[in-house]
Amino acid sequence: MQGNLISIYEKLYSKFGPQKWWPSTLEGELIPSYHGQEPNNKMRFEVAVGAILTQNTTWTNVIKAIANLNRSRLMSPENIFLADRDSLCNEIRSSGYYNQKYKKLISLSEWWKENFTDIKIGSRDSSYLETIRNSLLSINGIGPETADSILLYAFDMPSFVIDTYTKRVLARHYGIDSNIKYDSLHSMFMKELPNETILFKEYHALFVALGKHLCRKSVCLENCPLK
DNA sequence: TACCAGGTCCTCG
DNA sequence: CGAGGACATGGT
Repeated sequence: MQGNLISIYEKLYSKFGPQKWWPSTLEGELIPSYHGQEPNNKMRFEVAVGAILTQNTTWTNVIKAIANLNRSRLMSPENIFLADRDSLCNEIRSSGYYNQKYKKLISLSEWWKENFTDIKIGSRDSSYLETIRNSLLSINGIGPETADSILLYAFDMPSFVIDTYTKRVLARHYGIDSNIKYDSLHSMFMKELPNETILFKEYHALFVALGKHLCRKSVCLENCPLK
């Protein structure tokens, strides 16, 4: 892949343009109440919640749950931790796997209450990043993709997010092993890309746009920019 | 109807 | 370790 990753990014960016993902977006549309705001701690928590709720589920199912949590005043680690189980499950029902995700949100909330105030938002120190990454990975329900999503989009730290789209696209067009381990692919991106948080945010979002619209699971459409 | 979606954990060989 | 299954809703 030597040197290819930047050229892939450029092709995707030319095709799709800036994706403007988290915080505060819905398929590129800014959530009105957040428009123009600098991210605050509440929004950062919401991003982390979204990262968990979107596991193996569509984002449209997730935003309903996020809206429910906001409306019910549950979008905080304190309130999630104290919430009645049935109520919380009901609010996140639309995101699927709600029994599992309930537990994950409780685990996240405990971690957040304990650790968030000490997090160095925007840090580019790689050994510090690795420490926080490992800490996130120790939370039950947070695997590598969710951990990297939280680091990148909630904490503004440069940790590249790999997902099934990333694997599929690189396997289909660049011959990488489709069974490659997450951390192996993650390391490749970390090694080959300049350490830029904005770049990582846009690049991952562009892979999602490509995988969702053109380079689909069953078929790769003719206008796929990597063909 | 059947398949798919911005994964992760558990179990078993 | 690696494969296989469970977890659940909503859209096409």
